[in-house]
Amino acid sequence: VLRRSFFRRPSLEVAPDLLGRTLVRVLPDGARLAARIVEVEAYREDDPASHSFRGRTARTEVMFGPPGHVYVYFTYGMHFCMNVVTGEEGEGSAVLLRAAEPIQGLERMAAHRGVADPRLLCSGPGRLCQAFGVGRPQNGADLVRGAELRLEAGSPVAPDLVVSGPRVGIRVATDRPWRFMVAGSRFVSRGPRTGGTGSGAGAATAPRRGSPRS
DNA sequence: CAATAGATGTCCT
DNA sequence: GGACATCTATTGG
Repeated sequence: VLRRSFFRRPSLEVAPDLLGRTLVRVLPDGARLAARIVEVEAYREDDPASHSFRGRTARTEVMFGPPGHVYVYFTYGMHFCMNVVTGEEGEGSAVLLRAAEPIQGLERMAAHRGVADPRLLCSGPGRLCQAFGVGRPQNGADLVRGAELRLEAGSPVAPDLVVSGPRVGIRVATDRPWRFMVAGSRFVSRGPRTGGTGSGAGAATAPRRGSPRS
């Protein structure tokens, strides 16, 4: 299990180091779920795209707390997203877990999600939370000493195999390439949506992907 | 495969 | 009242 010191670093340093690690969930009935993290995003207090940017509020309280805890928030009226709190206590930084490759408990994840395709179980922040049964009750859970959520060492991904790019779904600070993913993984989320206000100028900075299937 | 609209609750101006 | 660190179904190629 990763120690407290692992999380007590800047989010930009922790984020790529989380790739290849194993997220473990122990359900109320004792069942064990596990998945290999393949996509994350870093957020910082001096970052307009971060929930902590506008200061401490009831919602973001956990984000300013001690590192190694989980910050869960509710968004778009129906989805939860899960973050790992990083940095020193009092600092509003965290890493959003965006996608993972299922390893154990796939049937249980499928039941939570309502779909069977392994590639659709955890490929997105909302999907990951739904598959893992993570919601409001898990906000603030301790990944280091807690029983319901843990982060095991797994196998870190070599820097050569880490791809970075703009974060997904934000409208500010899009110039900061703080999204990190495992190159070529088929379990990453769909990525930035085209259209909207943009007019399609994202191709130049789009991250490289694995060989296309055709 | 790519693009679009719709659903839905909470936070903050 | 607007925006939101999203997902699904549906449409058209």
